[in-house]
Amino acid sequence: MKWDALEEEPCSVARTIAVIGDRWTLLILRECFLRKRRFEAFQSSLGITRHLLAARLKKLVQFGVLRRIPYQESPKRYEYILTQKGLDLYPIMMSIVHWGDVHMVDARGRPLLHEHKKCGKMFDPVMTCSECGEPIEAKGVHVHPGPGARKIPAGAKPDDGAKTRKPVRAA
Amino acid sequence: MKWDALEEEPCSVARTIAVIGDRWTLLILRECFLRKRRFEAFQSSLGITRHLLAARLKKLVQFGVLRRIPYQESPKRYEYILTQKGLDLYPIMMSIVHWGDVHMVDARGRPLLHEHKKCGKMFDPVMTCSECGEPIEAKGVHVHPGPGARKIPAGAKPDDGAKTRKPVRAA
DNA sequence: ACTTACCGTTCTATTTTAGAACTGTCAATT
DNA sequence: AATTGACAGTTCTAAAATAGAACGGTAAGT
Repeated sequence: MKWDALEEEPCSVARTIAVIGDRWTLLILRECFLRKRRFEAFQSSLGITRHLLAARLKKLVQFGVLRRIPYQESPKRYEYILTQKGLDLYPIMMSIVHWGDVHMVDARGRPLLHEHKKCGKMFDPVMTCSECGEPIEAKGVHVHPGPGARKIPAGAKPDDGAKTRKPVRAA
Repeated sequence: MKWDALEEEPCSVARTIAVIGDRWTLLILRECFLRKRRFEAFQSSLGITRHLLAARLKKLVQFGVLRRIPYQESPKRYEYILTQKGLDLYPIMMSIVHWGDVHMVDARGRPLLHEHKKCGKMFDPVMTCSECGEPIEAKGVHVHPGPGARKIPAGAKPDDGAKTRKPVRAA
């Protein structure tokens, strides 16, 4: 599959993956959330090749996740900072951190602790329902087709995706 | 960077990315959360090459995200179902869906709607603080080194990662 | 004059992925 | 009895992405 194809899918997972679904992008964004802003800072703390870093930053700018802002003239230098769209990735980042904290830590414990400034305590992120405020879990959720869903041909059975749908179009 | 190197990082983002940080894995998991369980079902709805699908499933089983369970003898056939560790990826999946819903939808609107069975309403996921229950945003969080953090050499300045730390070890 | 900081670009070698075909078992159909 | 189709992979070659190292250019510091 080509990357461009992912963006076109009628699926929010696929379209998000088109932006953040590779090894390096999420690590770059981690650095952004840790207040890193410059090419050298990203490169040296990640060990990413300069070539790829340049490509990824360009892509993130094109997607509107980062903004490229000059911080000096001659030679022209730019910083990369998160846009609101980029800041909105925070729940994804925190979910990832939390899963790693729970399932992938070694004996020494978690590498980072997070303090909620508002209440002053170290916290874990909890995903809750916007309507009732209760925590969400996979089994407590029902999925319905929305207005942007693929039209399913009349008479198609729930499981015949193999025959009636084109590939990579599940949701 | 090699994939194996990611697992070893003292960073929960890197270690989680070692599991889910590629194009296909999250799409496979999307299918899992949509109750798909079999090789053919994954392959036909995603359009992933059979070769890669086999490799990804094996990897997810090795990481304990999926369990491979026989559902018939002769020929021996297996289903892939989410373990608890896999089910715990749900907040990541929902965060990704939500970001896509907000920032990547086309004019037709979101492809899927989610109903919270408990309260019966269509909802969006909201990330909240486990301690006070308030919503979390990037700017409202302070980060502290935890017990599993890399030891920072005495005298190192906050920004000299380039010189005193090895690559890919930021957190 | 020489070194360092910074932000990239360019090049070749290696690794990953795409795409298609093939293997093998068994059930159902002709 | 022979053929077809469902299913779960494996194997092959070509194309694409990534690694790794070197290079380019501006400017400041020593």
